[in-house]
Amino acid sequence: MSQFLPTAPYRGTRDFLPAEMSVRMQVFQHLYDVIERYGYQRYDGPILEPVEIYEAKSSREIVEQQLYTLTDRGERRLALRPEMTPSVARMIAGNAGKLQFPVRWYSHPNCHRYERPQRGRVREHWQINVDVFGSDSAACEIEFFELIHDLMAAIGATPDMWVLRVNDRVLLDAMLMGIVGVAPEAVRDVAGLADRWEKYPADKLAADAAAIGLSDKQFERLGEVLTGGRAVLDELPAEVKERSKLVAVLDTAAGDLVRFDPLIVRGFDYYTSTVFEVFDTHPDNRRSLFGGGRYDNLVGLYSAQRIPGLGFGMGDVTLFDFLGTHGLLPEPRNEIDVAVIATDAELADAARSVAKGLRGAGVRTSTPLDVRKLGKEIQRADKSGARVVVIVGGNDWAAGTVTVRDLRTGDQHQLTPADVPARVRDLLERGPGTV
RNA sequence: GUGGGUGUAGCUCAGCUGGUAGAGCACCUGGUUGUGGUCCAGGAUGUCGCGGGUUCAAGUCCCGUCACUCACCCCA
Repeated sequence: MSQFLPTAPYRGTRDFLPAEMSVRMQVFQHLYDVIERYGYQRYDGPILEPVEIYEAKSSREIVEQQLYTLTDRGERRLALRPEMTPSVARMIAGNAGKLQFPVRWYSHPNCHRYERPQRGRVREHWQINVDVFGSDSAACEIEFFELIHDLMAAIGATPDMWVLRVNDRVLLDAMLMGIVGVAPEAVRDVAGLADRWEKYPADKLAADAAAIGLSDKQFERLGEVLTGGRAVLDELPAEVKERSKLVAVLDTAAGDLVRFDPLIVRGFDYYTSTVFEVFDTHPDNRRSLFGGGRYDNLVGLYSAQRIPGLGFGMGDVTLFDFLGTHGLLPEPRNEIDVAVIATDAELADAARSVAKGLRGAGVRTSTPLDVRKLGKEIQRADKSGARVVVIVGGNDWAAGTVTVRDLRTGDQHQLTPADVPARVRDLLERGPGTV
């Protein structure tokens, strides 16, 4: 029997120590900046939601196997949110009267799913959600695709590292029913087959197709349609293409931002038209990074109003796998820029007054909390990433000066305390950035 | 839910066919009085994931369990 409680975080959740937190913050700050530059406003909501909002529209697997649920003291059934979309749809519906549409919102919630942890998959992740509500225009899609390109560029990704694959469920349904001849009631099963197309060997796909009820000829045709890229569009009737948001996009200059790919399906039931997914192209990490789509009816859960939406979710786990694979993770920020060290306990007040002046100039500054040898404190300051130490010594202080030492070059100068902030800022700005 | 791999100091790991634990890095102290990164000397640290079994003796073998990890299933 162990005497102590475990220090490891609960399975599938992660602690973020300062170094890791710094890396996360830097990456996410770049993403927030881009999203806000497009005019999206940040919102937030509760981590607990009534379980019914997921039972209505999310996939069955999420509700039956992956939801963290609890019952409160009033016998209300609640769930830790597994995703943000039902919550934001609830907020939009509840406030529709006072909102000016179209609404552009984003958030960065933590979401929970009870899963077996593995690469790219944990039980709590942090997902950036971007949504636009209240417009049927294909301009929404175009805006998203441009935004995604800017997001990827902002984290240092070059276009060869990833690909934005898009499809449209309107087109997919028409392909399956009109070209392959799938019965309406089998469309969902065949779409699922398309979703697995790249992961399964041909014989397993053929067996699944047969189980669904496709003939050999239909299966062959399905393969041609799914893997033939844009060619299939020529076979679809004009009426179908007019209903598709995506076709309108492909005809514009924004068509170059995406690759039309009938294999993109996505699992959520609420997507009704455009669906898209960003994939890593690196051979070590060939997987989906994030994705989203258009959902015309989700707000309808909460009110009679029809408010179409388009959104995507970008989880931190897959995103950081991508950054790590491509060597794009930033360095953690240093702890401090400057340490002000007193050589003697009696000089602690003097050191604090110098530190105060530096902080007033916006410089991140600390002073030792315990008295130790000067050399040890300089070493500690160096390991903390400080570029400069200010030494407050007895003789200097009596003469009205302190010593400013550049830890890179070893140069030091005697300055009056009043001159320290400006001089230190000058030193910090000179060398290579500390990020 | 299914299958594989791994669990030894803070970290990375070594411990061959069973005989009651080691290295490197990191950490702490010192090499005299107010100056780091090098060097030298010294030091602290582990119930060898947990529980049970076999044995005179188990980190080392067997069983169970938990955790981590990879893949499958599924999926934002």
